Amino acid sequence: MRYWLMKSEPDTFSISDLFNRPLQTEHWDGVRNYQARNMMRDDMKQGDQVFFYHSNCDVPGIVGIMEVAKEGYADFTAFDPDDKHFDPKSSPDKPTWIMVDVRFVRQFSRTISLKELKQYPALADLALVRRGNRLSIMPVTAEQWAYILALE
DNA sequence: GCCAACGTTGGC
DNA sequence: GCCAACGTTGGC
Repeated sequence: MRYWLMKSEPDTFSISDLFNRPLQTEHWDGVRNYQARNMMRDDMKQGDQVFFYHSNCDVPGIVGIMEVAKEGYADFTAFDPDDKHFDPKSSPDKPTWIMVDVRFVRQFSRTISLKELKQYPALADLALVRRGNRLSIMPVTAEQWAYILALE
């Protein structure tokens, strides 16, 4: 099993929104970055554990855990001309963009902030804390995962 | 709201 | 295939 971190702006979709979805499950649509797409398409497997990260907000940080509920399939929002993430180059026959379904696992008792995560030498290699990182989906090693869990 | 970092686009 | 221009991300 692998570990991941996925970012979302809480104004758009927060961990509470995920909690309140039917079956506490939602598709992770709108990713329009090839590196992130490839990870969802090739590497994310059912049952993989994922940190839910709130970005672009008062206290950016990890707020809880979800799991992969359904492996990569076509991101249908790319087919909808009225959707913010519409991409005319993507078609149902040959979808450019891929998404997975995620299911709520639990919310942390506190936000483990980016500021805090940056303080620990053990997490220096975490893509999230590396300079200029803008990937919205990134792998987390088993060691990093355990270390972060212990911070809660 | 600013701006650094970085990905993408398109002219050549 | 290079690279300047442009758009987006996301912390601050």
